[in-house]
Formats: sequence, structure tokens, C-alpha cells
Amino acid sequence: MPNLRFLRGYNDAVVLGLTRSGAVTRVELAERSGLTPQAVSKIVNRMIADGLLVESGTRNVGVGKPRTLLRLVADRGLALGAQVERDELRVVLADLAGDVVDRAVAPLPRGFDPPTFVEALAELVDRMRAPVPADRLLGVGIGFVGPLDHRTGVVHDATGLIGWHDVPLRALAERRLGLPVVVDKDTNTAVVAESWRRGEQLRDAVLVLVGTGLGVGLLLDGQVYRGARTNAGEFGHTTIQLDGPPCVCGRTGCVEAVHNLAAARGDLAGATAVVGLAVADLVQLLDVDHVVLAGRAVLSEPEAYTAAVRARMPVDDWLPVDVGITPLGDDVVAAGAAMLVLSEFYGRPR
Amino acid sequence: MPNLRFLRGYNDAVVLGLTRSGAVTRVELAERSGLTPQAVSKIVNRMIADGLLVESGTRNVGVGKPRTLLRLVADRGLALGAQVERDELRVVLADLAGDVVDRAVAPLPRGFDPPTFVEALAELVDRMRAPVPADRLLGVGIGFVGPLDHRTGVVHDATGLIGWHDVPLRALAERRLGLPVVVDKDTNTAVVAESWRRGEQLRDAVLVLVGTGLGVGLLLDGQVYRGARTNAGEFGHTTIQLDGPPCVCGRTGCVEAVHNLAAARGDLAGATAVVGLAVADLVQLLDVDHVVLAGRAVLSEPEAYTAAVRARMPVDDWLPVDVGITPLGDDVVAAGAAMLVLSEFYGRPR
DNA sequence: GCAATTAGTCAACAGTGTTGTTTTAATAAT
DNA sequence: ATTATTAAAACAACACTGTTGACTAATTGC
Repeated sequence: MPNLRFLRGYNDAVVLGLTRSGAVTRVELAERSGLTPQAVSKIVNRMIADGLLVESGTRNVGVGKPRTLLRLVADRGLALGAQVERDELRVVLADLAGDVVDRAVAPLPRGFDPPTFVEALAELVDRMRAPVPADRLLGVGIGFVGPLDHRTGVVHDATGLIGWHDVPLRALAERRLGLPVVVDKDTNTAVVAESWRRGEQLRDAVLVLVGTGLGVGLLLDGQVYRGARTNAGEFGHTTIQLDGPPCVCGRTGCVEAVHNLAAARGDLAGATAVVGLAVADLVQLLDVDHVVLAGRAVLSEPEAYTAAVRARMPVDDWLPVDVGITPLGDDVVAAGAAMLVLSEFYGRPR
Repeated sequence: MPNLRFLRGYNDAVVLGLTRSGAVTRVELAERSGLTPQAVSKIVNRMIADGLLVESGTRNVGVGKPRTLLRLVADRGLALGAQVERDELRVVLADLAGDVVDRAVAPLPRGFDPPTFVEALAELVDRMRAPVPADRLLGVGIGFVGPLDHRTGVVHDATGLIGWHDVPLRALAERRLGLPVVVDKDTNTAVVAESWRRGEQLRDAVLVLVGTGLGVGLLLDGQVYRGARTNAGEFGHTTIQLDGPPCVCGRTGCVEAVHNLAAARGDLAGATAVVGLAVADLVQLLDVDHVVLAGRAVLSEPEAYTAAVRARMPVDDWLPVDVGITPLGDDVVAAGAAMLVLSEFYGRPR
């Protein structure tokens, strides 16, 4: 519903987004946002009154009155984020700047069911929320494996787990935790993390998550793209080798199958080459200018994967593709889940 | 720059978009747009004053005052659209409803250079604009092969043509035609056509254009996705067969190479199967719920391609993927180019 | 005929960003 | 030192958005 409230929320989010990358001045905010200096002044002063921003010194740029520096009060809003893996639950506390300020990891029992999971989550969440003022904690995000529906928070199925068919995870967790909860695919939360932290700089990107599975998070035109059913990013089951090795999905020659086969044989060069080739195809298809690598496999052999992907990037004379490892490391999915919560309060409205 | 003018333009576009699919009432517009009845009334009455809409009868829905039907005055705005193929130039005239109301085709000399092309275009355009009132004709759109930059209208290179390096096609055409010109990739204009005509109904779709090349137009979250350099949709050079047949692009096993090889051998089943498999991978990757098939190859064997794609769609129990042939047939690229012009005037602002 | 119901408009309004002007605080010139 | 110049930021008035609330118009059902 595009009305005045929407407009205000949108511009607030734009301005706040520009403050995440470091101290800026009102003038710079006006230039980068396209708003007039007067509008920026109003917005900024309201945010100062709300305790979201503080003035912190001045910057002199030649003659004239010096510009006033503005700094984001990062701990004005905090959120918890969880990553669920086959054997492990990770919860992090992230602030408005997108920095991880606390972290906890706990093992998950093999083949855990929904009640068991919610209890394990509650234990970690309750421990981590203790030192946080209640009015600062905005909620809990959960990065889960798909297929799921992020709008309703229902997990349709979780591959490799039993008892996870059409589970209303968001509702269950909200009731147990007494906090707002959002649920999204792990690849989506991971790309939310990168987007939240890098802002305008990152408009078109793929985040490649290489673990036991192979998924991508898509950032297209500055927005996380989830597809018609929150299910975009199923990258692992793209056919790359007609009549290739059989895959768990029932088909043959999937990227994931070829990659995992090579990895299982200890053939690192082969494993990275397949990922590099597939990512190159993806970059060509979507014309993104950023690739962010993440996931256990990548973090255990960062140079090999980075080099393999870089080697296969399409050569373009006027805008090279930036390939790198996520600076958030193992936290990226959980941290992104937290930032998903932050973005519900301080991000662009829809 | 999100300001009040933007807000108004946006809501105008939403309302106008809802009138394209047939007669609607103010009440229905309010329901579907999320705006209040009062806001819709204001917008609609302004559009009636502008000659964009007319009241056309009433519809009775039980007790109470009957609803007034509104009809789009389709010829209130018209645009020309051109498709450039290796040997042929096609120009169509499209109206605000997205219907093609006139059409002309002319051969292009082998290996035409930019001046030759602009002259051929001007000849067709001048002939077709003659009967159109000057103030109704909004401009000319050109669907070209990439790589190009749709923002500047510069064609970087045109595969198979010489003399087409960094050609400012938009500027050249604007000077010769004396009309506003927009340039975009053929796959993008084609998907614009589908989006413009089907509106809200079509939010996430891929348009697959099978000609001598194989490209896709991407409609993601209701917007045409062009990528960081207007170059998204390079689908033909996705690897589908490691160590497959060599491709014109220099690599091996590209979808396009495998497809064209099969087609050249007269192996229709093989050709359609490759496309079906590749499209299924794409649908899975992007989680779109609509596939639109277009292009010479598809239109010459519509049933075979449709069946091959449908057969490989992922089976999803709650939201099936709709696969169909474009109703615009051979005109889709040119018509979309025209609608791209219309959307600059009557579409959602950016 | 009259009440009920629904469509549509009119009027007043809150709140957005913009335009135009003034105040504030630096540097540069006298 | 003093003054002029420059640029940042705030202040004031404004145009215009969609919303809220009240009212009128046109139909159905009894």
C-alpha cells in the first residue's frame, strides 16, 4: 500500500542504510539518497531524537561551515539469529550495523524433531537475551533449510529430518520465546547479511553456500529474490553433466552430485572446478557483479574455491566481477537471520 | 528519488495497470490496489479528465448502488516497437492495452551496418506513423541483440554483425526519427510484453526465446531483471554437458550448442529435451511459476517444445508451473519494445 | 413506499518532501 | 582585527499525497 507512511519508511530506511558503513554527514546523505538537504535534516533530526543517530564531531571540507558527522548508535536495535544445521545450532546477536556482538553454539541431537529443536533454540536464546535490555531486542530470525514459506513461517519439508512436514515453525517459536520470529531459507538469510552490511554497494550479487548441499542466495536489483514460493536458489540440482553421476534428488549430473563425488574422492581441484564453472554460468545468466562464497566447504579451502571461481569469471572489459569470501565466516547464515529481523523494523518496507 | 510525485506516479501506474485486463469498477480497483476508495476515486477521475479512462455502463452486484464500469481508452497512447533480426526488421504499433494494431516487415541487407539499419528503420517508422496523431505517438522501442546498455542505448557489440562496436543506437535513431527512442535486449522487450499484458497475474516468469541463439527474459518480483550491465538472460551458454560439443562461444557443452546440434540433425525430440531440461533447471533455480516460450524455433514446433518443457517441470503439490506459448507470436519482441516505451510514460517509476 | 445496503463524492486533515529564506560557523581577503 | 565569502543547517511557508469522516445517490428487498 504505497501511501505517505510507506514513503516515509522507505526514505528513513535509505538514510539509515547509508549510515551503516561509517560516519557520514547530512550533506553526503542528501547527495547519496537523492533527497534534498532539508528532507535529510528532518529525517536525521528525528532519528537523533529517537536515539538512532548521534552527532560526533565535524568534518571540514574547505571554506564554509563544517559538516556535522553522524554516527549510527548500533546497539539501539539488536536481534538474535539462528542457523540450523544437521548436527548443530548456532545463535548470534547482531546489531544495527550488522556486526555480530555475541555468539553461542550447541549440538543438536541426530534427527531432531520440531519440539526438540524449539527447546534447544529456547535454551540458547534465553541465555543470550539475558544481558540485552528487553526493549532493544527486536526478535529472533531462523535460517533453515528449505522448502519453506518465509511469509507464513511454515517449514514444508526438511531434507534428512523426519517429523518436519508443514511445521508452523514461526508460530511454535514465537509462543515458546515470547518474541517476534521470522523464518527464511539459509541461503536467503546469508545474502541478507551481505546486503545489510554492504548496502548500496551491493546491488546484484549471488551468495554461494557450499556445504553438504549447494545453494545460492540471490540479491537482484538490491532486493533479496525469493521466487514465487520462497524457494529460489536451488542451485545444486542444476544439470551440468548430461548422463553424469546419480544425485540424491533422483536425477543425474547435478552440480551438487558432481561436486560431492569429487570432494569425497579428495579431488579438490575437480570439486572447485565444478563449482567455478557452475557459478560462472550463473553469473552470466544473471549478470551480477558480485559473488560471495560461504559455507563449510568453502571456508575449509578458501583460496582453492576463490581461485577456481575467479578463473572462470567471464572477462568483461568494463565491469569486472568481484569474487570474495564472506567476512562473516561461519556466522553468515545466523547473522543474516538476525539482520532479517532488523530489516523488518529498519529496512525498506514492501 | 522517492517523493510525492513518485508516489503519485506509482499509484497511477498501479491503477492503470489494473484497467488493462478489461473493464473494472472503482471498488475493484480499490480492493486490488490496496488504496482506499477515496484515493481511487481521485485517481480515476483525473484519468477520465485526461482521456485515459471512460465510464462504460454499470455492473450490479446485489443490493446497493451499482458499480460503474471503467474502460481503458487504449489508443490514448501508442508506441512503435522494432525487432531486429539477422535478415529482417519488424515494426509494430502497440496500444496502451498491449495490443498490436499495425505491423510491417522489411528485409535487412546481409551484414547491415548502423547507418543502413537506421535508414531501414526510419523508412518503416515513417510509413507506420503517418496515420497516427502526432500527440498520441510516444516513441519508438528497439529490441536488439546484446550486449548493450539499455540506460544509455549504446550497443556494445552485435554478434554476427560488423561495424557494431559501441554504437550509440538510441542517439542515432532519435536524431533520424525525431522521436524518443529506447533500446533494450530482445529478451527483455519480450518479457516486457508479457508483463505489460498480464499485469499482476505475472510476477515471476521466464520468457525463453529460442531462435538461432537461446536467451531468456527474466521477470522477478514483478520487475524485469536486467542485471548489473543489462546483460542478464544469457541462457544459451550455460553448461549442460561437461565435455559436450564445442560452442560458438569458445566453450563446450553449452545448452545452445547441444540444442542446435540436435536441431541441425533433425532430432526434434533431442532438441526439445535439452531445452526442457535446461528450463526446468532454471525454474528450480529462480522458483518462477510461469514459463513463456517464444522464438522462431518454438513457433515452428509449438506442441513439441511445450510438451518437452512441461514434462520436466518440477512437481510441486501446491503451486504448479504454468507453461505456455506467447500469444503474441512473432511479434513479441517488437511489441515488447513498444510497450517498453509505453511503460516509460504509464508504468511504475523508478 | 420505506428501510437497508452499497457506490461514490465532498470536505477537512495529517504528514510528506520541496521551495525559499535565514542563521550559524568556518575560511579567505582586506 | 575586521570584513566578505562560502557552505551547512535550520526555519517557515507551501503544494500535494492519501486518509478519515460525513454525506449523497442509486439500487434491492420487504
